[in-house]
Amino acid sequence: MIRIFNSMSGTKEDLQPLQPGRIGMYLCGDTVYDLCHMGHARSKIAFDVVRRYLMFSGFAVTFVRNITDIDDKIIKRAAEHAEHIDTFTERYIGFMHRDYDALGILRPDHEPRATAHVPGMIAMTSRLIERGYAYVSGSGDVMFAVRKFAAYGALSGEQVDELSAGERVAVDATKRDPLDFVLWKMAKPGEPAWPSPWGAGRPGWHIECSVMSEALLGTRFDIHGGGMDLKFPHHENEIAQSCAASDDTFARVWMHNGFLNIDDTKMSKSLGNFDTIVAALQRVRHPEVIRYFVVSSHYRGPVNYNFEQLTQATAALERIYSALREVEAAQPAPVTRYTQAFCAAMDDDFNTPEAVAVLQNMTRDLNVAKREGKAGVSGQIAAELRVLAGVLGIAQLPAEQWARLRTPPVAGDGAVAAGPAATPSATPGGLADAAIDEWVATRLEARKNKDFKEADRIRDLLAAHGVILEDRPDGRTEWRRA
RNA sequence: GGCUAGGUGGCAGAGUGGUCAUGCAGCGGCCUGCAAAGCCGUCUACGCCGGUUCGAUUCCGACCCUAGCCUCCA
Repeated sequence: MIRIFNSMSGTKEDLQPLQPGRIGMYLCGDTVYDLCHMGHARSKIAFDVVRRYLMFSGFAVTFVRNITDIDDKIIKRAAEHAEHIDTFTERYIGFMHRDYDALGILRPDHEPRATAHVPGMIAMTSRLIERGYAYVSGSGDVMFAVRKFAAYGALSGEQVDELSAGERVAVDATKRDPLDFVLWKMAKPGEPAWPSPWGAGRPGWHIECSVMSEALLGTRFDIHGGGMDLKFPHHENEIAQSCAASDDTFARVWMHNGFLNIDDTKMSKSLGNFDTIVAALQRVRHPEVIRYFVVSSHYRGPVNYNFEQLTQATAALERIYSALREVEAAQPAPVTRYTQAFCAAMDDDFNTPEAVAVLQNMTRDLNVAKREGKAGVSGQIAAELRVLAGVLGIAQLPAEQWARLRTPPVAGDGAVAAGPAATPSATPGGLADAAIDEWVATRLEARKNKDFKEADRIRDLLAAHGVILEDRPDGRTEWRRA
């Protein structure tokens, strides 16, 4: 039984699918006005793992992740680029797909775009007005009347009165209440707009998710996810809109991932301490390193991102790949204690750090089996290790391929926060694989002749080029890049 | 001010009322021509103060500190 921490109740609950064997899941996607950064990556990877594990557990998962392709920032950026808003968003959606694909994040089953659901947003807004939950303000915008929705604040634990008391922003005089939020926004001249009963305008941000989730998953579904920062007010507002419009229960379980900080500070463009996914990818020898780093901590907690973390993740993943080398793959046993332990960890609110520990224990047992020459056992462990690691999206490369990948050099002080990514190796090719193979063959000859001085010279020479040799008991020599 | 997460060994990071997390780094040993990898062992961990208990890092209370949200935000 899978237990999930439900932000709504504040406790772990057994996952009870609305329909047997099926899970409907909605994740708040990105507003496409800039490159995705590591914070986005953390959230997307976290829920990608949730999705993969649900599938691994036998559920048919319908995974929906929206794209917000109309928004103030988008309008502003497109104007700055002197680009039509459609081609602008299309471009950034392309970047987003490129980056998420690189990280091995499975594409959603549905990826609705806000601009394709405007009629639905108008319909829901109309319904909310009819039902007395919304009104047209003095400025012509349509507002949701928060105080009409009695359950407001249930998710975040915020009290409506306390919120009002703490209001720090200049209150829009046209709102009846400071907490009211916009459902439909009147267009200014030159802005993209859709016709509506209230005049030409565009939807507010919160209504988008209410409408798109309903369109694809219905008025109630199993899991709704997103970053901690969306809990309030975005998700609170979604609940208010959807429940007020449908009288249904909306999302059953609310999941929120913790933040990714850089050097213990929130990423922020103004501080310049953010890292885009493309930049991060240039710092690691393979995208799996980033995934390993992400799953090494629990999705709900904060995680601190820096170069040291990536280095540790690389070394830890290296250990697994090292064990996976030179093993004859076999069929894994149906269910072993490894899978049981892995699932026990994952069943407990997707405890990936503990699941990773299981993988590392398997690695140790695999090494022991190899050392003892038990080919059958090692092949079986390796196969099972591959399957379980696949749920986390790591250790899926051929081990030899991993061994030959290059790790980019550390840039400057190794800080990950500042500026552009490390330039890919200054010596672009370094030593080519074929050249290394030749040196290794030459050295092997020297070793055969007991010319250890020459053998060591070659080994040192290769080491200087970041190539590490490993002499095997059977006389062969394997090499890998550091 | 309100709300929400946290404070674990050199680093990262799980977890538990009383035998081991796990990885990285260090140290010792085995293995190796020497290495590397690996295996074995090792390194006074649980913010502070009280309380409950035979026993608390784990439960309860107070306190200190950190981060996030309350305005767009994964």
